[in-house]
Amino acid sequence: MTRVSKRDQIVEAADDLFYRQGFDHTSFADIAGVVRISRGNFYHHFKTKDDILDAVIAARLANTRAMLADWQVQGDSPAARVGAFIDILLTNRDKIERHGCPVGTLATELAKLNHGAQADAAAIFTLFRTWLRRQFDQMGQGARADDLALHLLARSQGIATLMTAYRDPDFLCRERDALHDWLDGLAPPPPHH
Amino acid sequence: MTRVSKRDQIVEAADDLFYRQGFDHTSFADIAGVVRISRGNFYHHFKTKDDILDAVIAARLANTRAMLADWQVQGDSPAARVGAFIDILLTNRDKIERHGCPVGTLATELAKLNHGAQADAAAIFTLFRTWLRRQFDQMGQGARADDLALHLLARSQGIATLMTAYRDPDFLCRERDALHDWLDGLAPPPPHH
DNA sequence: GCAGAAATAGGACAATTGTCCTAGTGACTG
DNA sequence: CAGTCACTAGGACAATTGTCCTATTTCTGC
Repeated sequence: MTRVSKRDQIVEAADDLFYRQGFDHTSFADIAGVVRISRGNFYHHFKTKDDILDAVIAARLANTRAMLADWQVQGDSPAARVGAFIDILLTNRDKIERHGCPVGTLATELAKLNHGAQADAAAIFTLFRTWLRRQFDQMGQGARADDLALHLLARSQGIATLMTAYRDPDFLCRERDALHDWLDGLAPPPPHH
Repeated sequence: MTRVSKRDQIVEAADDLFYRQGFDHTSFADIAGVVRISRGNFYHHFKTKDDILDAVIAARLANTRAMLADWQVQGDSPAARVGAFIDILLTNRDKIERHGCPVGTLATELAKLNHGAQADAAAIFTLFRTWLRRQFDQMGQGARADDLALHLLARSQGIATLMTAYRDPDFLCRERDALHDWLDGLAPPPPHH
């Protein structure tokens, strides 16, 4: 009758709570309250809290991979796809204003905790980086593609951070427009001889 | 004999630990271990942990104010001063790679904790924002000055976040150069008639 | 319907948390 | 010298933490 396994329910609830409250500040009791499971019963599904974190990161990696694969076949052009990426900031505005970017805040928190899973969390960044690099590559940016990908990632992260600090809708719109202008103004690929 | 009061020692130690480990993950025991004070004795200096946070934020506000006042009288021109601001990312590279930007990470953490002091933490951002706005204003940017200040803040925050995630020195240098180019390329003030 | 496996509840456990109290020290003031 | 005050040590306190154990229930394959 349960469409998803209890294990997946735990991962899903933990994913959400880790995003909204942070990993360290989320307790077994918090997750148990959402999944409606006995607190001591976690041990049957996950040996430690770190195991839950590993599962959450694995789930985020899988979800992000699937999302990017979807994006890859949508949009008329690579430039349009990058434009859609930029607009996530608008789409997820409320959540970002309250909890920041899920990717960036987890990587930063794990860095502060000196947690071994920090590299795994950074791998989520790399998924976006690789996807963006491919778009820029298809736009003919060649060797610059990876630099442009990192640049756009950094711009997005910075906007997300200030969105969380200030919650200023005008700022978001200005920066979104600036990113679109930047994208439009990228040097076109060298013409054929 | 003690040059600084015990209270200031507590604030200083808490400031450092909040930066390196995060506010929530830092305990009274951690601070007591640094200041060499009895754990239960905190109550004499601070009623609650939130009071320590308030004191830390107040100290950061005061320190930042003093630092910016120093910067205001250094550097040949407003543009040179903004250039120096950009180069903090290089100066504090090691710390940023390990713990992120002190301003951004605290604001983000307090947002996630739904902590009442989040607005106070954002006020540290505003100090930089106002200082940068003045520089851009003196550069003749007029009405754009505040937008430029927020833009530069966001760029810096994004670079700091990716520095923490990747620790890639080449990325830092590229972005630093890009920011200097952006600064140099700002439209000059309209000439006198 | 039954044996075995999977899942669950409930709680024990030591450790740690923030908070708060009391007793006592030492220095300065009258 | 008596008295006040800032400061401190040590620990009590209930609550919460992650972890782990042991019954008991629920489900599954035969």
